[in-house]
Amino acid sequence: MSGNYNLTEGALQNIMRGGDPTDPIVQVLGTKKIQNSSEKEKERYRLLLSDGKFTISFAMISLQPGERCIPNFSVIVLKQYITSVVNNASKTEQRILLVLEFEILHSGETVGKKLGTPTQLTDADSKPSSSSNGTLTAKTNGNAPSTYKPNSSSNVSVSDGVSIAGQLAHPISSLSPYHNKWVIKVRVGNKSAIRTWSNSKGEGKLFSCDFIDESGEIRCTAFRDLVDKFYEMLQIDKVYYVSKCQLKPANKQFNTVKNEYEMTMTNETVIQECLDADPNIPQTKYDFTPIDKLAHIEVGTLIDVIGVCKNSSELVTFQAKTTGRELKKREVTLIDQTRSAIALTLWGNDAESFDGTNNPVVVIKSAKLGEFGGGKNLSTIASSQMRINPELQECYRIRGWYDSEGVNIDATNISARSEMGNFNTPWMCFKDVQDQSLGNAEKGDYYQVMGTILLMRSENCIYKACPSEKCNKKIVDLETGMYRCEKCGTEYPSFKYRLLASMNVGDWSGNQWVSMFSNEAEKVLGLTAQEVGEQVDNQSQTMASIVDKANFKQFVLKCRAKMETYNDEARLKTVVVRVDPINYEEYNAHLIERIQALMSA
DNA sequence: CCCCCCCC
Repeated sequence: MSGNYNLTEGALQNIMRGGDPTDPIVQVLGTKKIQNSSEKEKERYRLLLSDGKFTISFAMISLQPGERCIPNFSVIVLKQYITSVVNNASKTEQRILLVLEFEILHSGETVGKKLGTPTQLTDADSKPSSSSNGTLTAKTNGNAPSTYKPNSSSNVSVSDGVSIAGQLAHPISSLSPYHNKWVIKVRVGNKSAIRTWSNSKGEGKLFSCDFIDESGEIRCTAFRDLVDKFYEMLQIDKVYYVSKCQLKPANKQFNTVKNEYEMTMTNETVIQECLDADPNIPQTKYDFTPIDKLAHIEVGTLIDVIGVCKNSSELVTFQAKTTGRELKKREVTLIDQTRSAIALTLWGNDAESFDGTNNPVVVIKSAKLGEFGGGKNLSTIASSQMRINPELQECYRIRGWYDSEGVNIDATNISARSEMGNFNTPWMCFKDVQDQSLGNAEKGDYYQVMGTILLMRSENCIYKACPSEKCNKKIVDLETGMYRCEKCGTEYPSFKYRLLASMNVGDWSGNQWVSMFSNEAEKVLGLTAQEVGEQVDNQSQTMASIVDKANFKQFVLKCRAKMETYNDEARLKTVVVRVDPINYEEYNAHLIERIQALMSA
């Protein structure tokens, strides 16, 4: 008897007839691994299950690689399952039970034997009884049932133009290249833009989309004329019946959708919208990474991110250096509850259509993590999916946080550049620089030094520059009230002042001539370039008296040193890329380290 | 059958 273990007698027959009992308790009598052709994420097992009255062998379960299958005689409860009709080798239809979630109630060891005397469920036993021929259910357990009204014919063909809507759907997880008679009922979670290609094998266009159902997800790609046929029809978030696509092993290099297969539309492919959209079919699943964590994740990783648009740039158009293609981008700064911000670069359509007014919540599925100048950034790629203010729990939460708090905070920007990854700039003294013959690296050598300004030159320290934002080129005063920039080839009615300072900096070991541009020179002088220019112009100060105040000030200087040949003479050119006040704690730590190194030498 | 994803 199965008595003590409370097997749900008759449950398997009920399920195979399309019924939907809650938490049925069954016993595992045997397991067999299903051989598969490709390396894959999940391992599939065929199960022999008993409910104490009947046994079925058409049950399947997917497990993580290496996960041990359920031991024989275990008593388990089926928390989530789905049934599906598949074609077997003899081309007849067979209903199978897919176990999606279970719990072991009693270990196989404890039970130790087959419970009761179950008999094999026959085909006749599993056919729906005449009283239940109206509606079949195929669903996960526990939620409101999703019902499907089967077609009048129980053996529906999908190849002859007959409607495929309303059929009992197969789960995505049951699809494989080995049978092609299936219909899936899926939501479109993502749809790419139409892309064209041209290479030695030919040219064409394509788009791809990701289908989702309760059992999993799969990518589907359409080429050439099938793009025209299906691109407009398939819309993100809508539900469709899909059949007759070709399956092949997924190319994991480019496809991050969690399925060992991907599929391609063919001329036989039939897609029909499902109008009584089923809320149980899931939406795109997100696995959001908080922004502060992105600082420590490997570059190149695909990331799901949610953030409030703190600000966004204008649309920028430029030519790609390598391909010559015209590119469009827009920079967006995202901020989240970790009080961190990151730059997100949108490309193409995403960039064009983006509107940052009113600080929308931005959700990106599969953004690519990048790095620039020591800071991290995110970038959309072809398979990224952006949503603005989506109806998600996380979206409401971050909206509330931003409106009440985030709007006012000064976030840590993990995209902040430090010219060269600030963190690892080695401390040196000028004698080290000399001894180590620095400056031969392609991009120059970087170091930081605690230095004293010994002499700042007043000659040619300030100049009138092109007023356009990016251009700092010296401008020609046409003496007509207009100024001409040779670089931009434009005449402007105004100019801006810029500093280009040359100074001799010393430390305990030596000295070095260095140059610095406006941003750094302003910190040294304690005046903006504009203020310097005006004071000299209105003669309230001379340039000499302004630079004199800089002498003998001390700073931490981050320097880039590079050997350059000048009139056949090699000399070390040093640019101060960053000026900071002295952080004594950090500088002392460096000195202590240096002393200890000397003592142990 | 694509699979480049760009720039500072």
